[in-house]
Amino acid sequence: MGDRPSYDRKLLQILRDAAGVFAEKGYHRASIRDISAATDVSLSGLYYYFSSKEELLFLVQNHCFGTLLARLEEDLGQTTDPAARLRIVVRNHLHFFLDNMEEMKVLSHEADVLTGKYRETIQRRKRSYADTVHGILSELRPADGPDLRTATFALFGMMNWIYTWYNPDRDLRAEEMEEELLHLFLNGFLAPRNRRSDGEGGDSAPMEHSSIWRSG
Amino acid sequence: MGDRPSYDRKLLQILRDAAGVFAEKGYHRASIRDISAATDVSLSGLYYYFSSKEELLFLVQNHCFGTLLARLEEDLGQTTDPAARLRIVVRNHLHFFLDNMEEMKVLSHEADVLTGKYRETIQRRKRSYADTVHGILSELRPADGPDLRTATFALFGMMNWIYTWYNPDRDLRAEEMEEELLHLFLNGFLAPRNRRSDGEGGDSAPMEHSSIWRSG
DNA sequence: TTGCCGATCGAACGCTTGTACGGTTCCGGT
DNA sequence: ACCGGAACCGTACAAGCGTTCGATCGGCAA
Repeated sequence: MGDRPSYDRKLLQILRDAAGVFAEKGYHRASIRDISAATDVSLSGLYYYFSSKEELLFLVQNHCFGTLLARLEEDLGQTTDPAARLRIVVRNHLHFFLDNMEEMKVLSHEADVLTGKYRETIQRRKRSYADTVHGILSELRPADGPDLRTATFALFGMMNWIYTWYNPDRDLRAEEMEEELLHLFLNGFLAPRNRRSDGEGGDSAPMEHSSIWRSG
Repeated sequence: MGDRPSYDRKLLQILRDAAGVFAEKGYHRASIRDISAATDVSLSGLYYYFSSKEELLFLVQNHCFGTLLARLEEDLGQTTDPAARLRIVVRNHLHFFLDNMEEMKVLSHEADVLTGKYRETIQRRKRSYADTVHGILSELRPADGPDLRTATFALFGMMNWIYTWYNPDRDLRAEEMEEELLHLFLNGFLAPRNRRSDGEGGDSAPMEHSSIWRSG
């Protein structure tokens, strides 16, 4: 960023307001005039801060994702233990998500409207983020454990779906949600797999589970 | 539906084609002209089959959701065992999702663009679907188990997020995905809670499950 | 004061959008 | 042969869209 504190502050405020409009109406249905109304900046005045509507969406997404990743990398530096690192990922993601739900909804929901260089930049960061989680899970994975790609995106699915149902008055706070989702995911991920029921070995598989573990 | 097989068949084809366009470009960015091109029906000719773009989206979503729920209720009639019923829910959802990814993407992604009666109808069905799953989970839930609302939507999140990453050439087929996600979710859902999930307990968890299952 | 420049604005332009309307084609029943 | 309605189409229009452009404001340096 350049050395113009007033400019930077106002741009960030525009990004926040624009995220609110995008989150409520969706990118395409939201007009620059809506954003002009939300920001109290004239229609043409906005174009001093971005050069196109698409760039505005990019700035919203990139700034949001950037601070999410910056906080994550800072916290991940504290430990190399994969279980602790997974907790850090979930904690960071959920806290940031619930604290910046509008921005994160835009980041999640308007994922494939960007084109060209904008799209590439965001997708590269997302892939890097997913790779980080994938790497942590590959260290945690028990022998014959779950499919890593499926598990990684299942975890992201749990977390990113939140914007469709979360109600701050009704639902858990970030710390509790962190416990719930980490408990759900980690126990499922680490649980031994009682594979093919044809093997009668049945060492650790409780018989009562049969209706679940067998297909039919 | 009325008794006009040709009309019905063509309408269903229009709904499929429209779902493809909506899935690719998003509802708002997709124009009726795009749908006209995709269906080989003239711009004004389309309005013989629906009265507005919003109604078209409603028809796409309602038909898609309707057949998903119809299949589910049929399969759920086979058993009252909650574990088996959960498997049926996951199997039905995933199979239908992967077989009709475009429609399901529209149903998931364009959830809050409908208004008025259209919106009410879809939301009522979605709530009923979620309530069904919520009910099954409440029967399965161990004492001091996970928060039911969070767990329900975590499961939906795992499944509905799929459209953002699934690649049929690269990823698991429906049956395998069913095993993976059910394993992940169910072991997490049933695992006893007191154990610290980031620590190293040493013992393997699933033994403690048996007491929960005895009543089955 | 004058001159400059970052910041801001009102007004317009060209284009796309969803939809309305009047007309035309097809076809089974009489 | 003729009719009525279902099925379908070409055209037009008003509204809204993103973006541009020239003008203006305010504060600081000369």
